[in-house]
Amino acid sequence: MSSTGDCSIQRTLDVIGDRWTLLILRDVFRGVRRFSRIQDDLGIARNLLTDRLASLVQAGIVEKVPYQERPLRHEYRLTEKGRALSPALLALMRWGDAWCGDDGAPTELVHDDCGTRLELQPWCTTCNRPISPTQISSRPGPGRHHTEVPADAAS
Amino acid sequence: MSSTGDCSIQRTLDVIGDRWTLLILRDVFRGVRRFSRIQDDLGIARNLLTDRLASLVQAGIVEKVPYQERPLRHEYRLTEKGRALSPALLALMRWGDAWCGDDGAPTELVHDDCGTRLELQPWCTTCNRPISPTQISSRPGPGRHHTEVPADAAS
DNA sequence: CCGAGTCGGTTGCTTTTCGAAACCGACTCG
DNA sequence: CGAGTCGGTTTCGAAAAGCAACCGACTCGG
Repeated sequence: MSSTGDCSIQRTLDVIGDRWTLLILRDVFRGVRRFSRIQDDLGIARNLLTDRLASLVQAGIVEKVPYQERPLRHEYRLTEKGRALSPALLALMRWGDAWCGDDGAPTELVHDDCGTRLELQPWCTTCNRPISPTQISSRPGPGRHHTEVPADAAS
Repeated sequence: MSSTGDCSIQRTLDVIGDRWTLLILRDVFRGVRRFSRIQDDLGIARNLLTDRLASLVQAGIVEKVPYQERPLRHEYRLTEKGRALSPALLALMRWGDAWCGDDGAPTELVHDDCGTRLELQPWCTTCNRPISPTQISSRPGPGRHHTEVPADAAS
């Protein structure tokens, strides 16, 4: 449908780019894994929660694990793929924290060892050091245009 | 409305957690700044584009800058606040790239200097080194519960 | 055994939002 | 003058969200 279905962002948003999905995932990350708990926490309509969870399961981001039988009941756990979203969630959180804080109680992300709030840094595994946004390029595919992505050089 | 309006993720998603908004921002990041260009690229309905852009402007994420007068016309540029979203966009891109790639042409993010694809690493500015997801905690506010966020320890 | 309660849904219906297309004003160009 | 471009706005049918009521499978207390 869209002309940019080849982009990673597009594909990502097809899976989690919905009003509730990231919120649900945040809850699961935080250990809120049960249907009712999530529903209470988010105030999402139950039918929506049912099918957001179903698509997350189908996408392989969470999985349904029984936590009791007789009444057989399941909870939702992150898979490897789901856990891989942590940097993204972290980054969004950091941003909201930094730029949308107005009611005085931002969620802080801290390093356990020293209690410092943390940043998300692009990291080059070859040079083994952090790199600045201006040193990042994207290549949308083999042989395509070489577009600067996150720097927004012109201003 | 929602019980978790105090959370950074919540606030973030209130602003950009819509099906199109991040896609629009991706375009603006890539230098696609004009109404028609964005519309062509995304295939979004024009009325929606109009009001997504309007809310982005209102949120202070992009700004309307005239690029000509007589027909006075504007383009949309990222503000500081908008540019700050780059790590989040990057993280989402990386994830889609790593986990949703199926049509062979993933968008690669590379370090200019050495051409390596990059990771996003939580970075502790005090210890001045990268830290692993298991060393991260979140505190949703002063005096609240101390919940592990991205580690998902149980499995 | 009965009645109330919990959990994880499903069903049905109303309201909001989306999406496609047509229309528009201000201008330029030939 | 007529056609074209750009950045919208309007209209309207279709899809999705939201709300509340209902349900099945069980547990627990009495």
